[in-house]
Amino acid sequence: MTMTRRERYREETRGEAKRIALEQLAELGVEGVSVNAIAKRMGITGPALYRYFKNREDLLTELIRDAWRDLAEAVEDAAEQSAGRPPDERVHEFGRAFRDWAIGRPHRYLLLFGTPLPGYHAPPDTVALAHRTMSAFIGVLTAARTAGTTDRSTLDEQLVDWARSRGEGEVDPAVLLTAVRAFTRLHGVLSLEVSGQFGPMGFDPALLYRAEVESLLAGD
Amino acid sequence: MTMTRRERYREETRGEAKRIALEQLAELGVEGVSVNAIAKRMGITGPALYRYFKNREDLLTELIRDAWRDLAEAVEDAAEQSAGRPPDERVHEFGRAFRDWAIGRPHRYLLLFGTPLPGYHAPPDTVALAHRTMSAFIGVLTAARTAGTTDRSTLDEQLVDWARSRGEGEVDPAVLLTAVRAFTRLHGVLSLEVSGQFGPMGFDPALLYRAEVESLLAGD
DNA sequence: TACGGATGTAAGAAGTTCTAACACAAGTTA
DNA sequence: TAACTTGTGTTAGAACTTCTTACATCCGTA
Repeated sequence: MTMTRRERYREETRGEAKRIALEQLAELGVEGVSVNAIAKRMGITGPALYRYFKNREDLLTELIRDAWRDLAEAVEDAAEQSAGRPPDERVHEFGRAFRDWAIGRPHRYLLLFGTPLPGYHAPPDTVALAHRTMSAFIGVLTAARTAGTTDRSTLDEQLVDWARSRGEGEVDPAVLLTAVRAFTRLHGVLSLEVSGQFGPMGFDPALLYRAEVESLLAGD
Repeated sequence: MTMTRRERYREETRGEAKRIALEQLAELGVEGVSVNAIAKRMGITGPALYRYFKNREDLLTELIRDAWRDLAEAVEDAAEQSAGRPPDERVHEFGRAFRDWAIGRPHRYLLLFGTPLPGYHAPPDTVALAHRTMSAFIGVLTAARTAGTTDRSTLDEQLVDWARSRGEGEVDPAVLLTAVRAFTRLHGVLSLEVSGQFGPMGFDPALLYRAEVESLLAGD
């Protein structure tokens, strides 16, 4: 793990560029992330940055990778720290961690769950990174009360296949369905909130979010 | 409403520009919509298009306006055509119309519900246009079975205020909550599906969508 | 028919990403 | 220590972008 002098400097430079990119992302959105502008703020010329990132998309991919990792750590923390507590509380804790992360860094949340970048194709490792969050969710939900789902059929099979392929082991399809379903519900609220769609409606999205968490604990 | 020859020609030109913009949107995403490229494909020079649209953002706003209007018409159609049928069926029909619209034009759906444009602020009339869809939803849900919601408190008040301010009249807060809640759930599925987030999971999002529609008919 | 506004042009400023060619410094090896 | 390699920066420039300005021309309407 020992890095040479040069490697350390290189990582330092990449880090600085990414930090500035995140600021631009927050201020101007994804379109506003400019290689040239980042370089200028670092005190170097534009083309110099191409020594550190293959191109603009490569830099953005790095941002996405970091975001997935960051989110995974946040929810995994919540899952670990609530270990042993009642299942329902754990689900609440997970929901809270997820929401806090999203609301605290809306632009990064949108980078993951918003409109996909034009010709962007996620590298395999980011898919794996993304799965960590879902995996933590499944873990928390396993012990929670599982609602009696009416139709255990095609969807169930597909979900079990998916979980197996991701090394999740043999999980009850009902848990998987609940996980995916719950996740889309939480995302539904967060996505609209972070995009400002609730703005003109003038109510507190946190209450809606809470209602959703409670409804899925009540068993759908 | 009679238009002079010139006005007709003007509308024709604007329409052509918007059609090409939509193609670019579908192929290259929002970033790929280029005033210059549109002009080139129309056989005129770039600056000429500035006679028809104040700037690029103005053109995009027009696209958003059209999309809201189009979506509203789609769901209003579904609501009208199912008038008189059992409430549950009507909710299903609404859900189907909403989904069909989204899946049929993913890029336009993302234009409305995806990542908001950088410095973009929605003009008031688009907000009103957006509300038409929600209004149709509320209408369909009014007759459907209303789930017993546990907490009728702050959220209820806020929702009632909102409905009143939008000229929705006096609506049962429970219906409003169900409407907003249901909408966010449907959006949760559609948003992830249209963004391709379900891709690597290899299951049919339509089944998940259906499950969500059914769950909210079952009363949460 | 003659006028005036609507529609187009070319030129250019200020950006963008990204490549190519070159200079220099810093680390590695003979 | 000297020589070589590699990493890091530079400037120049191509090919784009949005958008403004100034000028020409067409065409509908009065």
